Amino acid sequence: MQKNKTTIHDISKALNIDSSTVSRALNNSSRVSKKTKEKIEKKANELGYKRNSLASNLRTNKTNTIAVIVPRISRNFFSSVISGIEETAYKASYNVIICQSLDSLEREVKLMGTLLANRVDGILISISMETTNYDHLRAYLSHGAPIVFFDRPCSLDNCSNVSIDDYKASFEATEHLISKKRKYIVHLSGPQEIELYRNRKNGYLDALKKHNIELNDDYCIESNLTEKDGIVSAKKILDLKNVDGIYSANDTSAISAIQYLKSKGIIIPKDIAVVGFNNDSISAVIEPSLTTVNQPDFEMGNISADLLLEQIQEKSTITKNKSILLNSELIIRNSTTI
Amino acid sequence: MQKNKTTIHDISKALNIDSSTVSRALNNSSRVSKKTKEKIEKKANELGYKRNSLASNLRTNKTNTIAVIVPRISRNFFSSVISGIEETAYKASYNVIICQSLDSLEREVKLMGTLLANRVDGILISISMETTNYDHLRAYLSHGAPIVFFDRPCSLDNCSNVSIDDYKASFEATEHLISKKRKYIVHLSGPQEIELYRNRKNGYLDALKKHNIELNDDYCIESNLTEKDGIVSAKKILDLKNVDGIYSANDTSAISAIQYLKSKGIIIPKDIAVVGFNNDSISAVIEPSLTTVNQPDFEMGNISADLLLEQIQEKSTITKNKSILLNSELIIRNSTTI
DNA sequence: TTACTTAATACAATCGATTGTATTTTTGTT
DNA sequence: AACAAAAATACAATCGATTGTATTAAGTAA
Repeated sequence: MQKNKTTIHDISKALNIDSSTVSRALNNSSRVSKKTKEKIEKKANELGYKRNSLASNLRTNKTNTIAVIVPRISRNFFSSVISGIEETAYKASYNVIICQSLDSLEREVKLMGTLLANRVDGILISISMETTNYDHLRAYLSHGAPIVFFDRPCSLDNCSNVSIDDYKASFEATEHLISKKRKYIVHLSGPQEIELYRNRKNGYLDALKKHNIELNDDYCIESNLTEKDGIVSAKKILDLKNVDGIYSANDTSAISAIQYLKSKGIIIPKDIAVVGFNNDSISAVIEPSLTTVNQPDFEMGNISADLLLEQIQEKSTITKNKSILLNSELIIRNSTTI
Repeated sequence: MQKNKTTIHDISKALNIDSSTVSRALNNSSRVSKKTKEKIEKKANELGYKRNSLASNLRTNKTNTIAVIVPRISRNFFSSVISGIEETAYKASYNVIICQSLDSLEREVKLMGTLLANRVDGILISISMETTNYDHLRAYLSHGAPIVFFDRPCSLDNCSNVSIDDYKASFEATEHLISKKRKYIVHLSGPQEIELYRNRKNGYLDALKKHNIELNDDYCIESNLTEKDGIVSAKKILDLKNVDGIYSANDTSAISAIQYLKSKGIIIPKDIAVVGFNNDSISAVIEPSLTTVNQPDFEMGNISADLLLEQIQEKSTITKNKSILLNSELIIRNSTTI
């Protein structure tokens, strides 16, 4: 099968009509008569013509494409955000390119590079866990295209952020455990270089303070919150003896900790009540089902994409610096219900 | 922040060197002296130059980009295949664009259109459930770029397929239930227009035949295998009375069926043993954990990408028509262990 | 130094589409 | 029928990079 390389020039020659008219016809310009439009469209179909976006985008300096970078597409939360983004983008007839950084800064840098080279009109990103240097983001911004951060906030000039109110959600989650008469509550926290995890930790601490529960440094166990980390943390918790509650900054860790604790004869929630964060789909089906914080993922995608498109289409120099905090909700399940 | 629009011509002017030399220098051509290369690279950095791939790709008629279309990125199986694809592609310095069809033909058609317009060098696709007409795929092929089908096979001229041996996997899964003394085994099957689900059904039927178990039309419940479908199917199973085994063509349906049956007092696996398909991550943590078929997802991604890249780089007219069947493995868990 | 090969750089066309301006054709009015 | 206004179409430059060919500079041998 030989390559079909029909261009507007082929149509132009075949019909003896200038290529500029062909281009305008295919773009449904009012400057071309209905009759010739029809003739051109017919011939275009006949020749199997398909616009070359590379040429078009080069000329117009616009790709009608935005990109999303997430740590992992397999995580439920992220794939839902992506669906929200796609919905909003497609309505505005923008294409969406999905990328995963695998939480590696190196990959994130490389991705930003190719996205810039390909001149995507804007980027939505939940930065990797390793991202503490923002040069690659600045390089992209310096070319005039906007970035919107979601889920993991990032303070860069002229960039908007969309995330949930982690502090508040954390505060409530912790208070929920307290309301269940828990006094020795461990917090499984994430890397403190990341704003989000700092906020979650602060919510936890302040809730304890409010209820006059003594703070104990040993009760904050910091890790990357992977499945393995959950097990390591669970072991530490057993060493601490009298722990009766766990509030984990994500479900992954909470769940693997629960599995380990169960295997050691601990009864959840009687001995230790557990609250997670994220509402991963697994959290509803494990035994006991996990009390967790549900984030408005799909909505977050909608809103982030809206913000980005607004900035892309913005001609004036309106402030590009919004921070939107969405409300989350605590879903109470059996891991905290006696 | 105004747009940084440095081009090779800006570098060319700044150094009074022809743009062709600048281009060659940035591509590390041997036709440029080391000294001027260094001068050019320095100036490029100074001006924040970043190659415009649109222009480059237009000229070279190559994008160094391949695309993957899957029904849903959130499904564990697909996200693992994608990781495999990315690994292989990145080694060959190709970019990967990830797309999801949401199992909608309409979206798939639209996606193929924009991918063609953007001249991606090749496409890896697991076709949507609704895809029975292949015109959009042929349109893409007619432009000379290759397509490789994975997971869900599709017989189109000059296209390769990579999938698991569904028939064999199904046969073994069914025999496993038979070995557990099950005689009344229901099969939750998918849309029979899709080859994969036909293969799975045939494996099931032939296993029953081999063991002289009477076939019963009512025992094949066809659906789209969603979570809801699983519940509907479970209700039908209760109506059938004496069912003692279920072999579902995916985990999603198997799991929701299990949940429903449990809520109705059925004990898994004592009353009904269940086998799923896919090894979704949930399947390991639900109670009881689900016996299921594990597919070599990551490997499938590697192999598919290899095949595609081979075809892209192929100059001659070698046959482009391989069909690769990978072996799967039955993971035995508690849903079939008494 | 001269002739000659090789290295380094410059010139100019091209990829496929878009778009401002110029030209031709059509329409409508008197 | 003549002419202006409006509609339709053609011309030509452009987006940013690549690449075959031509030209100049440098290096080498006799």
